[in-house]
Amino acid sequence: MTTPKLQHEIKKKRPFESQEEEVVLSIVRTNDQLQIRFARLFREYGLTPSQYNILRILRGEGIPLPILEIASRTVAVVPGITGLIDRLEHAGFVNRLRCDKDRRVIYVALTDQGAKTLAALDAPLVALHHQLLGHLSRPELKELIRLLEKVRQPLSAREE
Amino acid sequence: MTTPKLQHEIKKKRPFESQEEEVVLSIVRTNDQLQIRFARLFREYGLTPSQYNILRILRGEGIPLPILEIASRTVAVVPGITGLIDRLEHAGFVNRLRCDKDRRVIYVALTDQGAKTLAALDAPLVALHHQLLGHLSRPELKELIRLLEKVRQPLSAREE
DNA sequence: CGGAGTTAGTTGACCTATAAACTATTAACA
DNA sequence: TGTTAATAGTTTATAGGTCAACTAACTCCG
Repeated sequence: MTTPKLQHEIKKKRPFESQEEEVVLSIVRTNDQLQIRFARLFREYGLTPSQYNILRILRGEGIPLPILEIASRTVAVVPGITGLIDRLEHAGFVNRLRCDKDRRVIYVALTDQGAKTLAALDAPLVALHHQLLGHLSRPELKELIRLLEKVRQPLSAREE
Repeated sequence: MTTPKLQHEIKKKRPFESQEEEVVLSIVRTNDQLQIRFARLFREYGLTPSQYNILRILRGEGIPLPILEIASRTVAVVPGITGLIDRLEHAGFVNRLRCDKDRRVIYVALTDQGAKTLAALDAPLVALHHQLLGHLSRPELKELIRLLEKVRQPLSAREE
């Protein structure tokens, strides 16, 4: 049995405790490396991954959303959203609108500039996805999606 | 006031641009959900995931390591390590030792307290790994490892 | 020797994430 | 009606990650 490649990648001396451990580290490491590439692209457009994520949610819905509604669709925790929206607003990508019916609620709306920036990112993003994953076959992509879904299955029940 | 018209034009609630995009989101999501569980466990022992990671590297090697050597084995970037080591040192998990041969180099050594904390975490960690991934079969775990490795393959090469 | 470049590590500025405590508004109900 | 509970969102403190710029120490080479 040859030593696993990940073990070599991270210069790990001892073998993995279990295959479960190796899977977790594989996921973490793969995620980190992918994130680096996307963060780089987003930065060219003045956005961070978290900020892009929020803009995407707003575009996907098509209408302004309350802050807590946005929070519920991300992994981000509520207090983090405040600052995130602050910076997006300051940069001109979104507006805050107070709700008249319930004055506690604050809607967040995509601005034209926000929409334009998102649109400008569409093509480069598709290209980057292809660049990063184009070397996997369709069945491999499908199987990867299925396996990751299976990993998440018991998690999403209790967490999200 | 932004025009809601543009928002409607842009609104597209399509599922995914491509299978590549779905894979990326799957990885990100799975990683997030796993991280939450591990972070929770580490916190009970006064550690964050990044801090635990560094302690593990030190234990794995068995001898003190220079800061840059530690950095090279993590995704963390060099300046981030400084603060990480600061906090680990302040909490008594590691020591800094200046090298006599080359006075630029600073070795980081695991303390007894650090080693004990790591040891205390071993069993709970194995249990958590099993809890989180025990529902996948051995062949599934193996295939997941293989596919994630294939995803990373072109990345690690170009990432300096 | 001595200046140029290299390497090890730190600092500072900014962004994100977490938990806990807080303000303001609305709902519940006795 | 008035007190209390719940909800929406912000603030604060601490940790982490990123980049750019910096200091200190070492190496190369003329």
